[in-house]
Amino acid sequence: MIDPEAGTNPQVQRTHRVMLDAARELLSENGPGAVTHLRVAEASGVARATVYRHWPDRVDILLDLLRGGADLHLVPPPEGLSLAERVTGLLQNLASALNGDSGQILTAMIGLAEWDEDVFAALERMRAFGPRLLRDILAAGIDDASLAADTDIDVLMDVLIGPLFLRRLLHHAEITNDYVARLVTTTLGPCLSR
Amino acid sequence: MIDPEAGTNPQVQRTHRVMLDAARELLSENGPGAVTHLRVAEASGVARATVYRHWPDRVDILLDLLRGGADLHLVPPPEGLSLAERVTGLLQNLASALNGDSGQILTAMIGLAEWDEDVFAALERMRAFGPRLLRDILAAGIDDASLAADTDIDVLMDVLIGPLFLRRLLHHAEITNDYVARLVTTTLGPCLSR
DNA sequence: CGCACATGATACAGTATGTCTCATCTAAGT
DNA sequence: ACTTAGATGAGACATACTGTATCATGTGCG
Repeated sequence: MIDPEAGTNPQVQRTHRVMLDAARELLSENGPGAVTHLRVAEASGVARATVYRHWPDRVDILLDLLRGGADLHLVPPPEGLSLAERVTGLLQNLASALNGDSGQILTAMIGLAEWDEDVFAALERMRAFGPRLLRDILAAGIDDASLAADTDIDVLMDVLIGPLFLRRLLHHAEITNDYVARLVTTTLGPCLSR
Repeated sequence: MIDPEAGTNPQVQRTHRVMLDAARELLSENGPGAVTHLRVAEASGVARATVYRHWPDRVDILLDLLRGGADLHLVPPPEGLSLAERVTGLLQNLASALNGDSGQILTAMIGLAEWDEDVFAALERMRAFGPRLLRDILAAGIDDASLAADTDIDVLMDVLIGPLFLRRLLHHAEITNDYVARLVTTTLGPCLSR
């Protein structure tokens, strides 16, 4: 096992990064089953023993990937816009993340999380940020009366996010901006107080 | 390889069923990675060579499980009910399937489908039935004017189904009848012409 | 009974896994 | 520049898994 205190050692950092890049490509190309110590070693040119030193368990590599590469990089949309515009912006943000590499890593993790509680916990932490942003936007919508006061925010959040995951995970289809626009129109349109 | 013409041989059927039962339990208990020829043989008490004879490739076992156990058993709700009632009935039907073993098999398959096109094709065939039922119900709703004529049916379907998958796959939460009711109220309620 | 064939048991080579040792190399401080 | 701690590379090693083959035994069916 690598000394955790060696986090500042440039040699360690270099090796770690090279291996992790190879692992990410293996995951993307061949799925989570391909992320083994042996294949990471071969793909990165690092000795097999070194891969074991950095991640004693196979799942540790995947958890490291999840930490480093699958955060969805959601940013809060600007304040001045209308509720529908802010929601659309956030969902397009989420959509582009799901369309890219993060979506693939996420898919792998969702499959693993069913049976590995460490992966599940990591996934749990990861998906805490996006929903909070969306909830804030919707709550602000109720405050300034652009949303009806009796709106079921929990369900509305699922209704906005669920279809994106459905399209990505089950249909393997790209989530276009047009789709997000239609989604917001269908779900939010009728709820808006006019 | 087992002679496909031997499908009527009771000895073959018996062995096949015993192995498949063991495979299903392995999948449910330990995930798709645990469904190997060796472990199916050990768990079922069948010789390892026999497992290879029935399914030359590891994925074939999973595809067999997908065929046999993961169909969602959706039934069309009765005609006399209102649109919201029929949609609620169908979604509760889907929810109970997702809550049970089918949901777990489905989760495994979704993870595999990202990288195995055979699994993806099988998944594709499987999820053709449910959406068709829902689409028929919604189309009938437009015909009898209980839904607005300009309703975006494709998106509305995703909006109804997506949250269920989101809850099952990402939250690992049970989908209650109450949740389905709130879902239908939130999404369909405002669309209904009154 | 006798035939066709599925199964059980076992062997086999090839490969993957996990751990270990030791020489070499790198990044620090002296 | 020297020295030292520790990270890496190279490889050995036992064990386990994979895929295939062989042959004796058991089962279903005419």
